[in-house]
Amino acid sequence: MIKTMKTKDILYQELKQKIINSDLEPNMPIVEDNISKEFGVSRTPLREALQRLELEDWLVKQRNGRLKVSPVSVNEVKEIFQVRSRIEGLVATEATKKATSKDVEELKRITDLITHAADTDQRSEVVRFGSEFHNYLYELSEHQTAKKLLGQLNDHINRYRRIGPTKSSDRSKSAANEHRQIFEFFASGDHENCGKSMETHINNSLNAAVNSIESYLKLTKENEE
Amino acid sequence: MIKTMKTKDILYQELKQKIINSDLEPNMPIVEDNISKEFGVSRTPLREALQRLELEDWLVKQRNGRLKVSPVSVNEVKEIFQVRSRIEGLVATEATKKATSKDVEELKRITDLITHAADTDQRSEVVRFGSEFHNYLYELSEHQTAKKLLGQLNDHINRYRRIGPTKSSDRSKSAANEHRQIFEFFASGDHENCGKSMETHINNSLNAAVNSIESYLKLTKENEE
DNA sequence: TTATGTATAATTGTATACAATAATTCAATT
DNA sequence: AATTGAATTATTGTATACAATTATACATAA
Repeated sequence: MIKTMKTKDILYQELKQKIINSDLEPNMPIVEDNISKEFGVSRTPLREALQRLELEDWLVKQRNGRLKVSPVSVNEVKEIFQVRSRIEGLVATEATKKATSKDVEELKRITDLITHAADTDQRSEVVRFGSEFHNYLYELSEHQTAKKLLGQLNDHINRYRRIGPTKSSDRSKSAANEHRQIFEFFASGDHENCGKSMETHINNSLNAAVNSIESYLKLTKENEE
Repeated sequence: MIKTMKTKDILYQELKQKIINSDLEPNMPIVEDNISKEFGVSRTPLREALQRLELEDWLVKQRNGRLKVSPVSVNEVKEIFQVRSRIEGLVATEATKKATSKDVEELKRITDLITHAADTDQRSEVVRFGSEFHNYLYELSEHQTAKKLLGQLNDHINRYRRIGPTKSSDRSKSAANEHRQIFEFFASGDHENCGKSMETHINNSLNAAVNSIESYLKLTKENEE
């Protein structure tokens, strides 16, 4: 069963991905005519895609009414992480309340995968299974409001992760430990501390993103002068 | 300096207000042609307003592509309060960190107004100054991401407050005490407990909204059969 | 009666045309 | 050269026209 996607949804996805990948760089001007010709569509569905991107803070409208790709800033990434931290805490708490023994089993499996990947220095695998860990809690929590929010916040965080040429410090080992810690509280049904440790975990992961954005801002500033 | 509002923004505001006021009731179908004629505008800006309302969960698109006003549910209002609780906690914490003696003075003034209103049974004034209390912390926190989110969550909560014929139990006295408690932590610079007590305060206020929605759902169900 | 198919109408999705606004160019003036 | 202002161009905002999809009404067959 295939749900045919409307033009505006395709445009939304494509453009968002381009922004996340820095194919469309911060502050780059967005002109409707150009993009509509580029994609071979009319301005009507494009404008709807652009409006959504604007509402979700991927684009900003300037005083003259023209759109540009949102700038990046240390302050913004900090804010995003702060909010994400709280919502992830909520989700972890609620997920713990709903957990069955089957869920504990499954999350243990994922936790072990993270640990193993960290032990064997497979950093991309740590990231991959880390996402799986978080997503499992999202689903288990059945918290639609939080899920929607986290989806958007994580997309923005991914942009910050990819922006600029960064060899971030390796947080694999500590991240693995933190996931283990979260899991322990989860398994014991201690929803309060599960949420707490999740909050801490997210706050700890902020630094990598901040370093990334700071080196990027430094570079662009150099190029400006 | 007046910023001329575009048609879509006016439509967005008007329609959202109608939904909040239950002038447009839950599950009511939305037909573009009807509304565009009603407002005397073309479908183009209307569709952009409707899309925004959809993205912000005021409208939902059904499988057949038609829009309707979002239904209300106990589960949803609980979710909204849970998320709001966490974000308000974050904001209260951050605001405390930035507070000057001037801010403490001002928030004390508002707190006293709440207390006095509660003591003299002026319930609507308790609500009014209560909002002022929260808004003061929003501004002080300077947390754009959180402010935007709270704006949307509070709008939805206001819809739940107004829906259905409810004589909610009077929480004025306890709410006043809770604000006093939050203020005390704020004034002493204890940002951790300020956030904590704010979270608790929001969670306590959930019941009123739940009662409101439950009586509404009961009524509509009766009318259906 | 119930189900099925088909024509019609209603509604949404997309493209295009036109209007309003903002930016740019460039001549005229100082 | 620097400044102003009108004419032109570029861009966004709105309205309308057309295409695609979905719902409805109704006739027909089982």
